[in-house]
Amino acid sequence: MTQPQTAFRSRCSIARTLDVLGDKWTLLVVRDLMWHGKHTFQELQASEEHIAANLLSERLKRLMGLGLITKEAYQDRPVRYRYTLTDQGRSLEPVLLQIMGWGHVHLGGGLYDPQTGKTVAEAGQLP
Amino acid sequence: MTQPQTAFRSRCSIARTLDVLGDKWTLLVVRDLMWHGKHTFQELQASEEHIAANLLSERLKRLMGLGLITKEAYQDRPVRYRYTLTDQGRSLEPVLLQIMGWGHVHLGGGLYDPQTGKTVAEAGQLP
DNA sequence: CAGAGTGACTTGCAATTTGAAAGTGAGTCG
DNA sequence: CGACTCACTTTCAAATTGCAAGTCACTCTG
Repeated sequence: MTQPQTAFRSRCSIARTLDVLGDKWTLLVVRDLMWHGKHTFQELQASEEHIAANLLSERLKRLMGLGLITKEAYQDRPVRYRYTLTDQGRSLEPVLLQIMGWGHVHLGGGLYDPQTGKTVAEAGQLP
Repeated sequence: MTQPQTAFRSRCSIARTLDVLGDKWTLLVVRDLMWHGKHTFQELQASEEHIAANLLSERLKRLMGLGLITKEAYQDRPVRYRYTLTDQGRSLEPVLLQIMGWGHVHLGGGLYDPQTGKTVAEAGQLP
């Protein structure tokens, strides 16, 4: 426990961020927590992209380990859990926005507006 | 050539970007091409993080397929190749900067300044 | 109170991807 | 010729992913 559980590949901030968030699912979980009001395991699993339960479970654990989200029981009997972004987790918003902007322009994906909560545009095809 | 070879998981721009760039290596290749003057296979492979040759080869192919980089022979006899970012590839700079900024603040990685070409800071340890 | 249902996971296992190392081929140099 | 360089490709074991099914605690319905 003395050393950080994460041994980074290098001192490059980009490499470190990719070590930790660089896969196809993690940032989608963050997206759902950040913008789409999904907070339970079930809600997160039911997202459009359909993450498998084992992967969601593992990703949530990792995000907790990083201090980006917290888990709390919001009711007993039966116990139900809610996952929430910490301030650290919320600090990923500009990263998400930048990635979304790029994907919108270059891959024709939708553009979500956090202000209105609406997807503003779903552009056409490739560049 | 009419349809992209990529079938995206969803229409979400973030999901699409992750479909295409969401792994531990692709953006590091882009980083090296963008900022660190690495343009040959060898130079890219020799980076601090030591990407395996097969993965580098595959990533370069994918980036070419996406139109983010080009490959040209810059000499014959012996033929040697140079990889270069296209305008589309260069448009990833703000994404990279945002990721770097986050990794600097939250994971203690270095902060590279494209203006001066220097790494401005290499902060301490974890959050 | 038995049986069905729900939420939150975990387990098992096949398929895919990664990582390390060795191999290939064109060409140069001594 | 033999050694060396660059740019890959091949091989193969290990790790990760994806899908389905199973578990556990608890509630709700007849």
